[in-house]
Amino acid sequence: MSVERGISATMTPAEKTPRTERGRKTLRLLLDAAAAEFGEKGFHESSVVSITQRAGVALGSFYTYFDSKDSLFRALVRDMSAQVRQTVGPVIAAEPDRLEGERKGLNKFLNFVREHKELYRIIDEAEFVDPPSYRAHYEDTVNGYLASLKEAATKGQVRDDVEEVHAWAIVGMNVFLGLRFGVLDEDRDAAEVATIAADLLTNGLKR
Amino acid sequence: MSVERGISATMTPAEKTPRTERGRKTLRLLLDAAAAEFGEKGFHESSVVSITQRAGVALGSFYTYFDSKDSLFRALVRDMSAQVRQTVGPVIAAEPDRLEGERKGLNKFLNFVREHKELYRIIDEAEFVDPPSYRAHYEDTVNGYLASLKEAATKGQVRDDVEEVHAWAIVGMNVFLGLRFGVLDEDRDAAEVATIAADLLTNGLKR
DNA sequence: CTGAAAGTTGAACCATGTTTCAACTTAATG
DNA sequence: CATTAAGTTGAAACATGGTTCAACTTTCAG
Repeated sequence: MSVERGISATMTPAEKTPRTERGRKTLRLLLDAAAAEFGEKGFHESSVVSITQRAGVALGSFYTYFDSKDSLFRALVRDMSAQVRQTVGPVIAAEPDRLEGERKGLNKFLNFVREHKELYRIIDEAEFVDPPSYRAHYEDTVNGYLASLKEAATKGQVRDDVEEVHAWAIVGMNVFLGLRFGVLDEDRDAAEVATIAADLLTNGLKR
Repeated sequence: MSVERGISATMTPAEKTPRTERGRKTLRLLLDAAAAEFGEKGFHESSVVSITQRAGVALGSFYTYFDSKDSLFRALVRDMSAQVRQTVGPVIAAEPDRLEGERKGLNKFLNFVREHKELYRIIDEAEFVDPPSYRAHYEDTVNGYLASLKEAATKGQVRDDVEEVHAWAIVGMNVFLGLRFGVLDEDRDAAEVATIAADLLTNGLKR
């Protein structure tokens, strides 16, 4: 009798991970093709056939690495979610002043989005294809934000009543600015947008 | 030779609008069933068969009123988009002070979302099913916001450099607060959330 | 070298679900 | 009433595309 462990939805079954160099190469090909395909067409308009064609790989090979189209998508969401935080987080952290860090972080985020327009489509579609990942993405992002804000509060750099509501508000602000000035249009200078937004966030709307 | 006008994507063809009371009743049944179905399952998991069953109507009747599943969805998006603005807009406008209006408006919005959880799924999914409507929804919302902020600026109620970046930031903030405190969870008092957010927006994050 | 394990292939299978249509019923008109 | 228009019905046609599988090729350990 084998003593197997359960496999949670977020793990890749061991028997599907490539053993050889050749295998890792094919897996990479599939992931890149999928990011491009999902970004362009969205989940439902994308097909496994088309993804494998884009990757230059046979249809059947897909199922060597993924259990299903859904499982590929889940892998991609987790990957992109981590990528954003790893890109923006350090920029904020590196800045001694939190409010100035906010400006730099948003600037970085806007530029990241412009280079990775597929980000929004993939994260947004997770709301429908894989709700737990969607929720996890924003909760992780907000929690990181909140921790860093509280840290800044102890240093007297921001108001000291910062809490979850503030963190969600700020993340929402940034996400929408990314949507408008990163994805939908690039008609404004990213640095300028970041400066205006950071000033609003710092001083508020009152005269 | 008939002199027909072109039919844009946002119009319902005349031959599909009901002529009798009975017809209007069936159309209403279908729209309500669709809102419920799309809200629960999302566009792609929803089926026309299931929507007609929910409405208690035969499959074929669906095509008496809509050209396709897509066209039904488009109709619904436009409807909900208008509904939000018509619900929140007046609350903001009624308040003499714009910043206080902001608090009241957000409070109203949070409560609206709690009563209409299907709103987010339907609007969000428009990004994939009907991108023009998605874009239009946010542009309309932001433009309304921007106009009202500029108006308030002339009265000296808010900073007088308000511009598009501010409007997108505020809308994003509100959308995310609605997501977190309206849709994902209701663990906080709506009025309290609105007060905290309005204070952040008014005075900013600085100490 | 050689055998076993890993990886590749694409036709065929299969499930799902949209749309059409011709027969039928109900409502409106004069 | 009689006639036509409006509305209803659900089986069947049709399209799409995810998944399986058995034959085949490549890689790698011993």
